[in-house]
Amino acid sequence: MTQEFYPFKEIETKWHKRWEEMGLFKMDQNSSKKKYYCLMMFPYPSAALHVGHGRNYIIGDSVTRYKIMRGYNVLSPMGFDAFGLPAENAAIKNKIHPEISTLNNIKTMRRQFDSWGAGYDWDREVVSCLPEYYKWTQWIFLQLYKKGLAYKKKASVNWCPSCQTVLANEQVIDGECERCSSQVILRDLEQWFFKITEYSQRLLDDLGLLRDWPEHVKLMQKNWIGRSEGVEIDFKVKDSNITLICFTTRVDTIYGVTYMVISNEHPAISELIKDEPNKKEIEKFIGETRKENAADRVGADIEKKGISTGRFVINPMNGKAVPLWIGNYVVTEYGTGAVMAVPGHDQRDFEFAKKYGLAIEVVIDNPKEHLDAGNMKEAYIEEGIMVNSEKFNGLPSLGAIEKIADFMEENRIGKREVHYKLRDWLISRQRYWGAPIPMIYCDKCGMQPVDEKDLPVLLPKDVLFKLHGESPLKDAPEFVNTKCPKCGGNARREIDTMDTFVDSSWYFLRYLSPKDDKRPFDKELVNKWLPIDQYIGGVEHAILHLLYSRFIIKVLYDMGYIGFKEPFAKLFTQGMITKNGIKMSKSKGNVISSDDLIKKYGADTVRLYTLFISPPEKDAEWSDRGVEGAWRFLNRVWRLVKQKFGSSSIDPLSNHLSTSLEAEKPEEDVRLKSLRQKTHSTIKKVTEDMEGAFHFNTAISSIMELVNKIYDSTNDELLATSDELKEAIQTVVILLAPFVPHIAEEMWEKLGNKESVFKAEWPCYNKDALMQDTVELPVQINGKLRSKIEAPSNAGEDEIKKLVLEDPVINKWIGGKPPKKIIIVKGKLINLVI
RNA sequence: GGGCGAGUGGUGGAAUGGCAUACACGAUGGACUUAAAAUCCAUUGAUCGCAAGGUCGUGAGGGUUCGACUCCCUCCUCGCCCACCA
Repeated sequence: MTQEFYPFKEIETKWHKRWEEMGLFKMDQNSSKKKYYCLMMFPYPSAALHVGHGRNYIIGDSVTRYKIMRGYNVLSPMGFDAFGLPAENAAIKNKIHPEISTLNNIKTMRRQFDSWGAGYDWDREVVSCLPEYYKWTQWIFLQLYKKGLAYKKKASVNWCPSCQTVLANEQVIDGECERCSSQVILRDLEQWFFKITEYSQRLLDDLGLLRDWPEHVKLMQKNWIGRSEGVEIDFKVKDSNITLICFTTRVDTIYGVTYMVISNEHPAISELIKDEPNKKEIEKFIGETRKENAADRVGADIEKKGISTGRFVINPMNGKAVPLWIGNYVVTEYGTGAVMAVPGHDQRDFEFAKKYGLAIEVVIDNPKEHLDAGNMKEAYIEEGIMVNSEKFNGLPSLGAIEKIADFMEENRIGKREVHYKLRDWLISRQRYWGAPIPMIYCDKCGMQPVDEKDLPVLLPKDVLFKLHGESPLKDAPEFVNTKCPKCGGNARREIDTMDTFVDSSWYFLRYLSPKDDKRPFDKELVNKWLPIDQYIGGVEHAILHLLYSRFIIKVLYDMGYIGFKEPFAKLFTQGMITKNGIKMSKSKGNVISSDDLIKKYGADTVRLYTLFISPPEKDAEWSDRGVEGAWRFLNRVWRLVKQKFGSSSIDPLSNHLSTSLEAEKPEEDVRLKSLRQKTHSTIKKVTEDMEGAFHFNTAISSIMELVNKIYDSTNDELLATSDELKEAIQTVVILLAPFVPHIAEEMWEKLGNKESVFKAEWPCYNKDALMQDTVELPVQINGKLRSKIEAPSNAGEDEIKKLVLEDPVINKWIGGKPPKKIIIVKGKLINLVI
């Protein structure tokens, strides 16, 4: 046996060059082939990539190459989500300008993509931190501003007092700053928002169009949008002309209201308590609980607290006056910030009522077990029968919801409303490394948008990176000082920059015309190429990035700039790669460097193992041993090709597989048939896996089976020289090409082919070739496997039944008695019921 | 607290009503070798048996079915997302 390992270094260098020369990944604008837009989420440029990152690009590249082989005109571009906090933080710490470190990282990443063999149309590269790109991000902002979808208001934001900066939600871990672990507080600041809430219903409805998205991702978006139907009810405040509106999904519990709670930030508070003797105490309570809101926001479990306002509100259904409280458990931003409290039928109200000795009443009785308000351990939140509810008594509570809502609307004490959990998208950041928001403040004319022809608003390079709670742009006078676009007088620029999610919400449009300096995107091309046929990325973007992109696309659609409503037709979310059960990260010290591995085993081994490790949508644990297995397999295939064809000149097989069925040989050997059958069932399996759920792991294992079969066959004289064997080897090479492109190309060449394997036609399986002369049928008795029989594959049911009943082993089992029933399943399995 | 997903050999996993454990890793034995590595061959769920073969076995318990890893109900464990949303 030869000791030679396949020379991956040579092969990789050779074919990278060849692919470059032949423009394998260049999309052909004039091609008549069917288009296929395959897109990987563009990455944030970070220095060292590990095998976990690699998985994303290896999956995407395998799909791209497969589609090229299937004859599509494939667009597979790549770019970089290059603005963002890490680069700016590094600038403060290491005194490197974010632009320098970012562009350096991009260079490293391009090299790494190359080393994986991941091919892209690099002429279309998009880098979001370059003015050629962010000019158009600013343009998008202006379109939203024009449409009234971008607005400024005061909002509470996460603030780290020690770093002196605003933090993104993702940077707040359990109420603490991710970097310095100090307690995050909320601060009220003027912020820019996009009015995504105006699109809540459409974002929800159009999830129905996304038939090729994973169900769980759609569900996450649905829950995030959080639609709920209910009724807004007017409660008059006693002895005043104030009316408080509260929202409820459970109007059936209206007669059980024993108090009302409003949020500690409710706008009516100052008016409500202005004459209250307790005013000082209430204000103190509000101050204290507002501080806690920050911790509350990040999910900490906070004790319910409240204070009475001394006021009463009137229940419009029965005229009863109930006390009005301020509580820390009412979410200001949701509904109306006021809640009708029904302690009998809401667990939160129940806990609050118990704590403060407020009344508990039962208005919905449990049909199984009579409820007693004095003895309840928890609220009864299920459906039931209405009691203590005047004319609605005796109705089932579910039906009563509609009846009471009708009644309220007729009597104008309430109206049906739909509320959403979705909040407007806060897009401004008090940070340097982002696209400047193109707005100008003039003392005379007020707030003015930058004229489109003056874009881009360039980010100044020479800025002092210091933390003082406001955008570093504030200290760049040449940036701040400008002229008013309306009156020409002195004015100031907006110093906040945009959230990087704005950059990434439209980049996939730019790939079609990345160098166009007249328009953000080419309408005609974009309409031709989108929606994206396959989008691939991490599930961590299941909500934010995907929702924001869907929103921006809908806005552009409404403005007539594009002709499609959803950007991503098909979505695939891959799992992470773990080591020792946890996500790879530098700080955990469990990173497997992909550079080192590629140096040792070559790119194809790393690719094969990464794809083989588990189904790609699942998390997978990395194993160094497993990599060796992949390496061994590739060498096994390599030797096979070299031994058979590598020596000197051989007869190249035709490009099309010799299904060799036309000439029905009368006495064909079963061994030949069996080998051909295996070849074709492998083609079938791999093709189905690639067209369906991307189960690369089972596709690869079926190729391994075929390789094992070929090895067995080489010991058989008849098979060793047969066309069937050549066909099998050729099939292995071509089926492996999307997964391990370099070695596949080299072997394809060794098989005598002049052209790249990616110009070859993907094999078709032949149904006749899948058939065998005889089949082995398992025989069950009462569902338990007992024996097997041989039967001709074209045997009818009666013939099979006869064979079964004549079989001596089966007769032994059934003791000669005829079975009650014989079930033959799809001609593949027999079950005798006795 | 709510929602979703998962639980199969020593390990990663395969099978979505029909032969449980494909494929691979690891392990054991053998061939080759002065030796090692590499390679090739064999065995590898548990258990009883000299063997033929039997019995048990997919987190636990129940159900539907001729037949259940797969469908239904109850429970346990783990993972992810959301989290005081009225």
